[in-house]
Amino acid sequence: MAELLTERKTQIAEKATLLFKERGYAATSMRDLAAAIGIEAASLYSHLRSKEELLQRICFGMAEAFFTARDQVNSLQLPAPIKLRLAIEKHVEVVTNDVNASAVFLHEWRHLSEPELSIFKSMRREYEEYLTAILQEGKAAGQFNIPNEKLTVLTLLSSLNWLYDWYRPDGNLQPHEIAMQLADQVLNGLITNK
Amino acid sequence: MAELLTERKTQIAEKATLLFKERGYAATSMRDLAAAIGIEAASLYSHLRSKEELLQRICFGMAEAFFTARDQVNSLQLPAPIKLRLAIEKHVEVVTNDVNASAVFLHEWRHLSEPELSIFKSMRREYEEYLTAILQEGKAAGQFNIPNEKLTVLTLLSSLNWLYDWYRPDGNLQPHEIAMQLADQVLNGLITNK
DNA sequence: CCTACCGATCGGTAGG
DNA sequence: CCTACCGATCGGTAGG
Repeated sequence: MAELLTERKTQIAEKATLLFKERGYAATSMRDLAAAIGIEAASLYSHLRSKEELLQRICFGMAEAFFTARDQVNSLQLPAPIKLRLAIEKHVEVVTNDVNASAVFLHEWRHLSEPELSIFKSMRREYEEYLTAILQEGKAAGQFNIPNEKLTVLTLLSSLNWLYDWYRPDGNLQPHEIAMQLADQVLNGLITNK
Repeated sequence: MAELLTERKTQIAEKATLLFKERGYAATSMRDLAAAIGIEAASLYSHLRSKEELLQRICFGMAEAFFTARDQVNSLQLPAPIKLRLAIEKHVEVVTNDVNASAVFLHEWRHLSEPELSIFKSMRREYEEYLTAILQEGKAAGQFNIPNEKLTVLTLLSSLNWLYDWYRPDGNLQPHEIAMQLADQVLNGLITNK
């Protein structure tokens, strides 16, 4: 009995994530979600309190996954270029592990209400600062050529984040291979023979 | 009289672009838009036929700007690395020229209905193919090291497109300087001393 | 998990 | 550009 309830909750969460990704949060109605599952809209409310609760779970669940990745990277003492490679690999793992949730996390967070919205923004800033610190480390050690760290970190993040739109779990590239190619591109650039 | 009407239409278009960017298309009501301008919602309809018409103008206006940039780049015979630099510069110019419209173009196009939706998608594909062709050119000439062109072109585009979120017209970096730094980063990577 | 329903709000129209 | 309004749909609740 408890298991069935949990299964239903999981089903609702997954379908909501998919619909929020495909149509956007605001354009997805609870009736859409209920119909996709095969129940009435009102029945959803025995499993959740509000539509926004679904969005909150997705956004903060992803944020947690990114923080776990960060903590793993920061637990090691590594030279900046190697550390950046590892950070890229871990980030790619998080994104490819749930591309639907990643898409919602990236595009729909602005529909959060306060105080969740402010909390979310500060968490995102914290993650940017973690990557910026690696860049600064490598710059200070003369390993990185970075005129503007803010520009570089946002470029890096956007490069990593569009993966949700492109990655296919059944494609021929594994997350690890993707991460390696992305890291090579970021670290060495496109020009051959240096 | 005709001038006043045109001014009002421009004002509506600009305010709609701003609101669509900030709240998203679906979450912006015509009453929101009217209130932001200082008229009644019903009055909007003497200047436009539908809410979606506003979205269409933004999306296809930006698409046109990107195609103009592409045609300028393609009118010149240049080695791939130089051509890519120019393509980056022109792309940055288009994005920084209207950051609000760029944001809507990038995130809200999925709310277009058919047939506009399919037309939009094919235009975007066309632009990706233009950039891919430059990458292939440089790869064939042994100038670029690119294991996977699809991954590289999407990484490149995402790097360029997040500018709308970061660029400030009154900031200390001019579009040209931003483009140069981005091009350096893409072509040479972060690692120093090659 | 359902039926029945609430008040609010939506895009858009009629008629001036 | 306004008042007045349309039918449709929204998130959510009551009560079973």
